[in-house]
Amino acid sequence: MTLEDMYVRIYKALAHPIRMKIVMSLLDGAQCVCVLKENVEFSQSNLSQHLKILKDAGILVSEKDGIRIIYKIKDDEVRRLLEVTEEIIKNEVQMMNSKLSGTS
Amino acid sequence: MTLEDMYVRIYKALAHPIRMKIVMSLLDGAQCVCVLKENVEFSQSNLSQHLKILKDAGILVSEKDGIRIIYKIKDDEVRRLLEVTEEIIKNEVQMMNSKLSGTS
DNA sequence: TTATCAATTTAGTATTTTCTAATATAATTA
DNA sequence: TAATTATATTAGAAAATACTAAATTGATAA
Repeated sequence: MTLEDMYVRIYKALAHPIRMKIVMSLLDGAQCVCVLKENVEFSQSNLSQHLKILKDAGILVSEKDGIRIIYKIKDDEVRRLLEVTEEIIKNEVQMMNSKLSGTS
Repeated sequence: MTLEDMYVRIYKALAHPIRMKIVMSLLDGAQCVCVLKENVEFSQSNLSQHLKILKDAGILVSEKDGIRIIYKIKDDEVRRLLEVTEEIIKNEVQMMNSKLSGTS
C-alpha cells in the first residue's frame, strides 16, 4: 500500500452522501447503530456496510455495549479534516456569492 | 446542492489514485498538462478528464499560457486539507507499528 | 491558409461501487 | 433452550465511475 493509496482510502470513505451524513451525525457524539438507523433512509444491511467502510478507513471506531454497537469519530485529527474541508466550502460559497453580486 | 454534497464532491475528487498523484505532483508547483502527462501511465484524454474533475471540485485551478494550460493547487486551504490527511495517516502508521512491536 | 501541437470532449465499453434481499452471528431474555 | 433484538455478512442485480479511441477545439508556426 503506497502513501497515495492511504490518502485515497480515507477520501473514498468520505466520498458518499450516506457516509457523510453518518459522520456528521456522529460529530455531535457517539451513537449506536440502532439510532443511526432511524436517520438513514435505507436498509439496515446497507447502513452496516457503510459503517464498515468508514471503520476500515480509520474514520470511525466502534465498541460493544451489551447487545448494541456504538460508533464514534475516531479522533480529533479526523474532526480537523472535516473542519478544514468546511473552510474550503465556505470560501467557495463566499466566492460564488461575490461573483453573483458583482462585488468581486 | 446540500452541504453534505459539497463535502462529497471534494472528497470524491481526491478519491482516486491517479488524481491523488496529480495533486501531489502539483504540491511542488504549477505544471502544464504536457509535463503532467509524462508522469502518468495512461492516455492524455484520461488525464484531461481527471483534471476536469479536480478543477470542478475546486481542488485545482488552471490558466492559459499560449498554447499550454497550466494547472495548480487552488489555495492554501486545499494544501491544509492534504496536510491534515497526512497527519491521520502518520498516526495510523504509528499505531500499526506499535502494535506489531508490542510496545503498545 | 494549412499543418502542427496541446488539450478537451464525446461515445461506448469495462470496471467498480452501491444497494437489496436473504442469511448468519452474537448477546440477551423468557 | 428457544425466541428476540441488534448488527454483520453474502450474493447478485443495478447504478455510477473510469478508461480507450476517435473526433474536436484552439493557438501557433510554416
